[in-house]
Amino acid sequence: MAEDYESFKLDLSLSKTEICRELFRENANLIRIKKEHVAVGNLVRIIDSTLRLANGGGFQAMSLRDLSADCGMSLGGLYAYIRNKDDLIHLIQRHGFKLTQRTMLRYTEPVAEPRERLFAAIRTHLYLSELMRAWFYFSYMEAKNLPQQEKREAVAAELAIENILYDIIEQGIAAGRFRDVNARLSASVLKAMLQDWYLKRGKYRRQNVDVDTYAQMLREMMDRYILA
Amino acid sequence: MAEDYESFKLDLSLSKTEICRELFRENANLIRIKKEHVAVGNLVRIIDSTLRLANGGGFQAMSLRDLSADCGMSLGGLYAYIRNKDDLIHLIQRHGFKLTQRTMLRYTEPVAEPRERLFAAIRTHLYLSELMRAWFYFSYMEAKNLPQQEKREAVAAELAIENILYDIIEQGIAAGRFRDVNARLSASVLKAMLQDWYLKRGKYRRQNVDVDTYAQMLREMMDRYILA
DNA sequence: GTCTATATAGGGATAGAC
DNA sequence: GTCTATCCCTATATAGAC
Repeated sequence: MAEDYESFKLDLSLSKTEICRELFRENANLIRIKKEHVAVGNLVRIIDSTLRLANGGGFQAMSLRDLSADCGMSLGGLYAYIRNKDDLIHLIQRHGFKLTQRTMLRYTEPVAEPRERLFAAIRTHLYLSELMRAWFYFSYMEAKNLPQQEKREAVAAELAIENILYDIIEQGIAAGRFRDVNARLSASVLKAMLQDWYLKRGKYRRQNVDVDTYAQMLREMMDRYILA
Repeated sequence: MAEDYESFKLDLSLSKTEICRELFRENANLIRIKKEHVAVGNLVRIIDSTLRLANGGGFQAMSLRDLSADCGMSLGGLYAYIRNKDDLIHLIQRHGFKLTQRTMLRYTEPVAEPRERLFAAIRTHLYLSELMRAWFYFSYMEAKNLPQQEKREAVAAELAIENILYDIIEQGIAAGRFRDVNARLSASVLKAMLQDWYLKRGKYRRQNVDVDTYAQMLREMMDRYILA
C-alpha cells in the first residue's frame, strides 16, 4: 500500500461526489429523485450539512429546518431524499461501514506477512478516518440513538471491522510470528486506539501529532506487545 | 491500594446516596429544596433515571416528561431541582470529573515507584468507571452537546485526568525507569484504552473479560511499551 | 424536482393550588 | 415541597402549487 497518508489519498481518490454516487445507487428505492446527477449533487450538500450540524450539537438537536437552511434546500425538498429524519443516520452509517470494510480488506489482503499486514490495517483505518473524519465521528456518536434493530446492525458492522484485526492477529500467532496473546482482547484495545484518532482529533492536532506519527506510535506499541 | 475490584469497592464505599449528598451540597445555591434528606433522596432517583434514559436514546431525545414518569416525580416538581434541562448535564458532569480526579490522586499519590504508580492509575480509572459506568458513559457522550463555555470546561477536566497519567510517565522517564517515549502521546492512547472499558462495556462482557483482566492487559501493554 | 404553506403533535417551562 | 393545568413555541411531516 501507499507509503504515507498523502499517497494513500491519491491512490484511493475518493471524492465526496463519488461517495454519494455510490450511496445514491444503493438507496435508489428510497430516494424519490431519479436523475443521478441531480440527486448526487444534492446528497453531497445534505450529508455535508448533516455531518457538520450533528457533530456540533448532536443529531437530535439539529432540526430539519436548520439542515435545510444550511444545505440550501427547502424543507419540503429534503423529503424527496429521505422518508424521515432517522433515515439520514441509517443512510450515512450503513454506507460508511461498507466503505470501511471494503477499504480495509483491499489494503490488507495483499499483504502476506502478519506484522506488515497488521500495520497495513492500522494505517488504512487511520487514513480512512482521517479522510472522512466527520463521517466516522458521526457514525460513532449516533449509533446508540438508533432503534433496536438498526443498532444491532451497527454493532455487528463494528464487530466485522474488529474481526479484520482479530484475524490478522490470529494468523500471526498461528504462523509463530506473534506471541500467544489473547487475540480478541488485543484486537479490541487496538480498535479503541484507532477510534481515538477520529474521536479526539482536536486534541492530537494540539499535540502536533499527525496521522503518520500516530500510525507509527501504534505500530511500535503493537510490535512490543505482540511480537514473538 | 486494594488488590482487586471487590476490595476497591469496599475501600471506597461510595453509594449513590453519598454521591448525591455531595452533589447536593455543591449545588445548594441552584437547588430550591433545602431539606437535605428530602433533596438527596430525590436527586438519586432523578439522576438514576436521567442516566438510564439518556444512555439509551440520547439526552436530547429524553423528554422531561419521560424523565418525570421514570423517576416518579411530577414535571413541575423536577424544576425545583434544576433551572432547565441542560442543568442536568452540567450537574452530572461536573461532579463526575471532580470525583474522578480526587479518587485518581488519592490512590496514585501514595505510590512512589513509577511503574506501580502507573498501574495504580490504570486500576483506579478502570475500577471507578466500572462502579459508575452509566455516569462515565453519559459524561463522555453528552460532552459535545454542551454550550461553548461548558464544553471548554469539560475538555479541560478531561485533560486534567489525562495529565495525571502524563505526570506519572514523565516522572518515570526522569527517574530512568521508563524509556524516553513521547509521554503526552503515551498518556493519550492509554486514556483511549481506559475509556473503551466503559464505552464498550457490553462487548467486553461478551468476551468474558472482567475489569481485573482488562487492567492486567493494559499493565502488560504499557510495561512492554514503556519500561527501560 | 422543488417550493411554500400548513396540519398536528409534543417539547420546555411556568403559575398557582394544595 | 410537590402537584396539576396550561402557555407558547418549535418540531416533524405532508399537501398541493409551480
